[in-house]
Amino acid sequence: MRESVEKPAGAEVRSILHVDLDAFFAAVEVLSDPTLVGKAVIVGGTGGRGVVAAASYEARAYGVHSAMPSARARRLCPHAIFLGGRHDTYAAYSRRLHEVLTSFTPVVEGISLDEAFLDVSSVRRLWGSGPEIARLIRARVHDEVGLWASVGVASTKLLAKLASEAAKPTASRSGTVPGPGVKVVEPAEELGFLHAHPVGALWGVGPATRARLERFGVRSVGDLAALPLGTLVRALGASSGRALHDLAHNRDARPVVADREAKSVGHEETYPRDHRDPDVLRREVVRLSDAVASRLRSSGVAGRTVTLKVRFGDFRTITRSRTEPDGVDTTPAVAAVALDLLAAVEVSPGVRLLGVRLLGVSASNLVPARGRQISLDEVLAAGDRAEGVARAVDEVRRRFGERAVGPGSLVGEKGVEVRRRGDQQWGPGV
DNA sequence: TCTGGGGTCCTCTCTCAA
DNA sequence: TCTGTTGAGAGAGGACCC
Repeated sequence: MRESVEKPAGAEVRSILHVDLDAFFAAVEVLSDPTLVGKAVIVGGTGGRGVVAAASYEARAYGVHSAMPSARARRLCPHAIFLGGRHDTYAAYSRRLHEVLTSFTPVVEGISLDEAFLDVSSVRRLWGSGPEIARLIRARVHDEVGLWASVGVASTKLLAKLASEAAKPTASRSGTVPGPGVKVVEPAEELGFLHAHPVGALWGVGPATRARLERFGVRSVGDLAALPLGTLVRALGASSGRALHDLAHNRDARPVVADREAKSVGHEETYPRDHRDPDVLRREVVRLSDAVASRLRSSGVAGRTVTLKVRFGDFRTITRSRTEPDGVDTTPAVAAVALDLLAAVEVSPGVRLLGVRLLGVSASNLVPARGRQISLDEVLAAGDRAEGVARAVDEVRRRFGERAVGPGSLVGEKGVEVRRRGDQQWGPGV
């Protein structure tokens, strides 16, 4: 039996590109400050509970990698320059990357700020073959954004992603070894390329699944492909088992989907010290609810389900949620549900005994908001109705800044303590 | 020693109605 | 009236991604 994807006669092989900026956040910082060139730069949470978001290749040579606790990174690479990160700046670079990519094809699926898939199958007559487009994109991203990207070219998303990783530079103590920049996986070499990877390279195989697979002696994707489907389904369940079986046999028909709609909006925050005071917790819940409500309104959606997340001092995490008949998108409405959920959690001894390390509020089950964009004069004339007030808050924040207005319970000496996306993306500061 | 934030998806359990 | 079945939806938690 042939293992690769059987293509109907005459069917054209897709040309999928995966574009990934190298050490994105760190590279932006080096671009902004040339004195950082050639140095170990680590971007992430600078406090005791922070993690690494990105590390330059000079820092990676010391074993530092993203998601590593900042404290550990500091021990491994004490001479590194630690930076807190600037979400707005990275978002601006990301928009410029997106502009370059969409100038080649509208079929661009953004995965994160620094990563995207493109399906260039339909624009090959215009721009050339997949590998030619990849080289054009890499050059134009460098010219117009100022950063280097690695690009993978293959017939599926999985292979394109693995290829872009193979195209990246590698870190070593004696200096960064440049990668090819563009890696093309030709149809004839797909299976060999795929099966040589460790099983953890597959989308959906994290530490837990890898540990389960190791019990069957599975270490590489090739090992996984040799496992019967039934064994895999028994080990991982029907959905994951079938999905991984397909991926290991190079069956990946997932399309590149442009403009995916968000399914939830949330904010969460880890505190430098655990909180036990119920008043502080309630105040934090209002603050997080305000941030969520504001983003819901700016996206023109409302959430029917509000979820409260609580992580205790021992890292045990619980979620409590409630679904409302109608969507909510104002601070009072979101906070009312979140505070109810908090009240149910507060009666448990965990809050007092262990303290609360993290709080989160999110909205899901998103529906179109009923509201419409109206002028400041209209909302001021609308009296104190929650929706009118919410629109007024948005307008005042747009004109005078995020901290100009907010719930009365959040007013402090320096104005209103509001939260914005990316304010504390990688953990609490020092 | 520690273990972020913003998400998506899946599985299991429970409840409720037909 | 009682019991069992089934399916949908909600809620909770876990795994995973960048």
